[in-house]
Amino acid sequence: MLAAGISIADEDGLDALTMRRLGEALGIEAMSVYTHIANKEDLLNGMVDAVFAEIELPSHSDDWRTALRKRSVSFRQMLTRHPWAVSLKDSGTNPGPATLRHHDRVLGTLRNAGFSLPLTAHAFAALDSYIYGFAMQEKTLPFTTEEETAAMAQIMLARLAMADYPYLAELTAKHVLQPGYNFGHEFDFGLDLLLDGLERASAAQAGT
Amino acid sequence: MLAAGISIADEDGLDALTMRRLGEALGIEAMSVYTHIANKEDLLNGMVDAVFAEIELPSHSDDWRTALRKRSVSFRQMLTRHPWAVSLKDSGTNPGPATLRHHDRVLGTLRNAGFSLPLTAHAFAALDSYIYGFAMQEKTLPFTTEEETAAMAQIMLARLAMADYPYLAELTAKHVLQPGYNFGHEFDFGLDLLLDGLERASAAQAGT
DNA sequence: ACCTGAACACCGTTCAAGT
DNA sequence: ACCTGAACACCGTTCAAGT
Repeated sequence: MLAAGISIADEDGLDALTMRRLGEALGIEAMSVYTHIANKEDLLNGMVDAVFAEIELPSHSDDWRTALRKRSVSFRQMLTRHPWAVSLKDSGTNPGPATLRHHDRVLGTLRNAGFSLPLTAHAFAALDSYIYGFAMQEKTLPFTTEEETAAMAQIMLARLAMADYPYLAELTAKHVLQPGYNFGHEFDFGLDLLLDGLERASAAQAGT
Repeated sequence: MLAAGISIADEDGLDALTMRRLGEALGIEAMSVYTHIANKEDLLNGMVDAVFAEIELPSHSDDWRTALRKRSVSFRQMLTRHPWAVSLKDSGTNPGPATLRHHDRVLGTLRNAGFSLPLTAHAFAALDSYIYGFAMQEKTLPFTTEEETAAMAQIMLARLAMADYPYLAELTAKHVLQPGYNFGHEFDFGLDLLLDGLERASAAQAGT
């Protein structure tokens, strides 16, 4: 049921996930779906919680930084596999058990590493904002492979009117169009910036 | 036209913005809207660009950090005023002139401060990911005022089954429920973390 | 050039009816 | 308990028709 919904959303996008299509995928006559779920919102909530369960939980045996780095990378990978989860997060769902468990483990990792409650709240908000925001930007991009990127950048560059947007033109021509460019690589930079900052804040707090 | 659409989305949400409702707001007979716009996607693109124009551009007279801090705060304020803009960003629009101008000025601020092209790309991706992600989290929260926060936290705490999610329960009881808590305040912490990191990265680069 | 009204192909959801 | 089919109140959009 949830798995069928997830498959449709993965393959053809959230718009393709209609109750009629879901019924079809289940070999069921469309409106019978309501025997199993209360309504569509219910279904979407369940799907979000299901993919949250795919995220690697922070390990107890790693130090906090390693543990949170791994789960953050895993979190982003999940959102890349299931881009629709980014859109759903934003339409205010209430969290299911896998989501709560995930959050609890992240908080626990910080608390056990000696983070104060306020600093734990800061760290949690900063990391998850960054991860969601990055996934959203990535999802918006009209390309994924390097070939597509190059093709798209060429088009944008032509349309860009260099005189009006000189810095955008420069970045596109001299950076985005260079071989090996991949927006996804930007993820690590910002993540490490945040982790560096948290490490520093944690050390400052310990010294008080 | 755009203004009418923005008003409706601001007041009653993106779902309330139907072509029929927009026609009504314009004193026009619904389907006549198509005389002015090609289709709904067109309208939404225009609305996003219109609110982008509300963001304070980085000032030429400030140093890069001050300039980008101001525009980042202004960016978030815009997304708080127009939460629907977060949802629309995520459905892959192609940027209008105000958006391009904004991006160009941010890039220019970094380049003129001596940031290399790769570091400029890093900084841009990190800041905008964080701002969008934060706005998305804020938008998802089912409360805004402190009274609503307290009421909601009480309910969640009761439902939370302390034993299953001890750290979530702790954070809710001893931090979120404390007087003066406001999720919006978390924004500055993460923003400064990123700006600190960028300052350090910029200095390291200059020393090479 | 701008507006109108009826229509079309879709949605999510309800409900009486069947097994 | 599970499924069905017809129906309802909505969408965005098209199109022939008016001014």
